[in-house]
Amino acid sequence: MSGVEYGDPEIKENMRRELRERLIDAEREGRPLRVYCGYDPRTADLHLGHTITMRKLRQFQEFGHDVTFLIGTFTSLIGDPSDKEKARDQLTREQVEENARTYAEQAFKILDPNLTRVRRNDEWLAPLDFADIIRLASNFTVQQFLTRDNFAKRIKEERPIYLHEFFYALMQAYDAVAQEADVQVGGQDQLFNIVVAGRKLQQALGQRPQIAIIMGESLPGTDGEIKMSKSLGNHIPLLAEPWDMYGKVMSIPDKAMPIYHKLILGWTPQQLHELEEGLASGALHPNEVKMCLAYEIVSIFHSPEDAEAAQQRWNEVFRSGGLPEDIPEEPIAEEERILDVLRRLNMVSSSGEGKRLMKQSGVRLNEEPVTNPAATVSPDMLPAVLQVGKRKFIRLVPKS
RNA sequence: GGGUCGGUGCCCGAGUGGUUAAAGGGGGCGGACUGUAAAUCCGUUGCCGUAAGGCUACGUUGGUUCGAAUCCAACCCGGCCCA
Repeated sequence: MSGVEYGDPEIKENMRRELRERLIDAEREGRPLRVYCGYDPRTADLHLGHTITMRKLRQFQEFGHDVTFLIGTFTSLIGDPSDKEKARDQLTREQVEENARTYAEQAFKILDPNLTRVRRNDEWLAPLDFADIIRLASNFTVQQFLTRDNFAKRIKEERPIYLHEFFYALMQAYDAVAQEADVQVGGQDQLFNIVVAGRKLQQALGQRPQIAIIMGESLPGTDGEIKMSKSLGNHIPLLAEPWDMYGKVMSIPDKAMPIYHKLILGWTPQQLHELEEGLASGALHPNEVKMCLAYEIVSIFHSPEDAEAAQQRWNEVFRSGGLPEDIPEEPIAEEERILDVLRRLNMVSSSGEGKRLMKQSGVRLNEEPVTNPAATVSPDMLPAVLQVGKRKFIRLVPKS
């Protein structure tokens, strides 16, 4: 039960007790517990925040339980309930398929592929007809739904709540029923869906209610403040390239380091205590600590070799102020405006931006700031390194 | 269905006829500094154009006006109240 928090000591105690009982019963029946956690494939990639529940699944896996990585394929086809922007660009079946496929791959950075059941909820949600849905819905009252924080808050703030949002909870509840789940793992935002909706529906349909494992802490994003989420743009994707991932970890504020150590590296309370002490006393250098953190994280999701390379490049680019080693090359055939080169190579998104950067000395050719928008490069000046800001480099070479 | 308030740039939000590409904040980007892309400070932040200038933009479509984000009409969408 480590890392678990319900915001209510009574629920926690009940869940602890039920889990114990369920383990005993399962043991007697000679079967493992059926454990699952659902992931929404609407956003194309999983990020570090998702790994918290995955690590919990992994624990169950290590104890020999039957773990399902559930992909919310059906849900994503319908669109986001709470966000109109997203509801508009609903995913096509192909996109969902593609996301679902890469999802499992990403998840296997944490989960054991041989012990993980990967399922999709369209298996059982798609066949339901309207009558089925009404029958399911009849197990709940509107008041029960309105107790949900998310809804209560929006009522108070006089913001819209769409009717179909209620059905989202219902669909998730049915996931538990369809799988006859013993245990469902989720984040804080899933408390209602798991504890209220899921358990109640299971009971109504004659099943034993699942035990909710609600992960107490969520991982802050790269801003260090708000929960990591793709839509806020503060996420670190599991699919990020080593160098990118390393840099993103380095960009978190110092104060977020302990929680990253705790939730991503799984450090013990004692290790964390030593970390905090060390930082407070000055015995540990924050920059060194963060580089180690970045190194470890890249090692987990890529490899120690990749981590090593990323770290080395980091040192080259930022600590010594020099150039990275593996700069992509671009041949130049004839005299061309630098502005046009930047645009052609997507180093800037518009020529307006390019000019702005030049004005601000953000564009350099061989270390020399280029401030004239009309400046050109010609093959006889090459090779030369074109740099935008601190981290975009391209080596221009004469076209042979 | 009726009443009423509202829909502004990536986000939040000011603006109620003209010097408004649109205050302010957030975010992003650049620079300085540093221990990193942390913190802080400064700058910048629609697109095209070497430039002059042009184009697009304040829910949608029309209209009034020399001139509209601002006024009018219809429509679409949301909140609240009433039915």
